[in-house]
Amino acid sequence: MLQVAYLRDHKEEAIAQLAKRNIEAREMVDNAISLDEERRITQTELDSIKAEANKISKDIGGLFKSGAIDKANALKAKSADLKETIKQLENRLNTTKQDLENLLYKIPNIPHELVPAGNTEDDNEVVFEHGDIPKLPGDALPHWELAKKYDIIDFELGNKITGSGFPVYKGKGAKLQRALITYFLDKNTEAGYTEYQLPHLVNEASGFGTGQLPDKEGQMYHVSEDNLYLIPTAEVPATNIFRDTILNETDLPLKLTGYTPCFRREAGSYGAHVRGLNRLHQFDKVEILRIEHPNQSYEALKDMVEHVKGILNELKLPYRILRLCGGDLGFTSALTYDFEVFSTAQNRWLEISSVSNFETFQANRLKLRFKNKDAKNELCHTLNGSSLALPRVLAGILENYQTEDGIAIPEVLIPYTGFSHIN
RNA sequence: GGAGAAAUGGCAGAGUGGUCGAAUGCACCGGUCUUGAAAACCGGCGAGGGUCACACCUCCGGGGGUUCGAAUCCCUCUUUCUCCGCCA
Repeated sequence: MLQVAYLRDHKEEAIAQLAKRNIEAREMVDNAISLDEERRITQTELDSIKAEANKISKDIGGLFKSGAIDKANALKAKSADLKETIKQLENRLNTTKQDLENLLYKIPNIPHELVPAGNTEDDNEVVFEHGDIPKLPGDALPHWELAKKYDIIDFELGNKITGSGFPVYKGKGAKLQRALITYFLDKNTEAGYTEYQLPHLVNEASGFGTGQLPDKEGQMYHVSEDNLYLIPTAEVPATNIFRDTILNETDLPLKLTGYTPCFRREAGSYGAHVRGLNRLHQFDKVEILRIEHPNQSYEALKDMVEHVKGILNELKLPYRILRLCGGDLGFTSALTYDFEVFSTAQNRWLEISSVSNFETFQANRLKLRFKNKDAKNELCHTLNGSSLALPRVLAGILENYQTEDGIAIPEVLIPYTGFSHIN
């Protein structure tokens, strides 16, 4: 959620930057500013009437004590009038506040100046490429066929137990999965991220805190009996650790990592592009998250990108990094870098990580602040990224490491798997 | 799941209808003293809104109510603790 004060002070700039998302924001911004003004006027009026009412109540107390009952009763009548006015003003104030908030929920984050204009993923900017695309034998198979051939992932069994999009990993497949999780977590903790194990269900307030609610409600599985939501990403529980928090400046930066399964309804997405591991309802992901001082956050973003690069270099997977264009940029993000690994057998790029700086957008809604040098509370910047999403990394490994007689295991993973081939 | 108790500032802990945003202690920050530190003493020390700055308003787990006036009374929800039951 953007800050109204910012919109007021940087109106034209905000509108111009939002245009990169192909949004004509002028009307919304104008409305927000005028609703805020109305809010302040009403608030001031209400405050002064309340001040008067408070004073009267105190006077009544004094009059009762000194025995001036008649005078006290006369004041009571006056107080009743004020109460009526207070009620009306409060209603008006609440409506205005609600309108303002609803409007602010609809305005996405202001893109960073580096964000290229553009409509679709085709307009994303490739900023880095690494690794040669391996020459595979002519009969190279996509990962879902390899998974079947070597009996390491059973999609049909998942259908039986739950439904489509809930694969069953078994044998060396399960072990490889566990090895990847441990390897990622180890890399992250080595880089100074503190490991967390987080709840996989969150309450409504947490959903609002990170912006999944109210708009993207349909993305999450909802347990209505207890009004809880299955997490679509560890970002939700991890970021909500800091809801309603005031940190000391010296606490910054905070670096967290955690592994969780992720649950996404993905309603309406079916077809060739979602085969195999490409898109699932349940998948595993290791997340990194940072809480940063505002003037450090872009340095931190760079650092996170380098960190993810380091992991992919070690895994020796061909990948590229994209700077997302305005049209593809997530609602809450100011600047996002996507990592894609090349799926050789499918001949397409698969997104395996997304690293974003949200600046104060999340922090504002979360009320996550730090006390600055002037002892004033200031909003923190939040950043997060995947390091990494498991299924597509797994798909990348299976496809790119396939040989005539099986699948090789990337060298860095062998200490974790305990085997060097799947065959 | 059943019965009972509780929820107050960073922590501990007073406060049961009026001048209480809230005693006191600890922690923390600044100062005096000291070669330095500790101790002692003095001062400061929650958040949000609002203002150029004050004033002022709101907040004692959340929501609602009674009252001229609520941390204090009533209703409700949530959470925690104790006991019982169940259980990995």
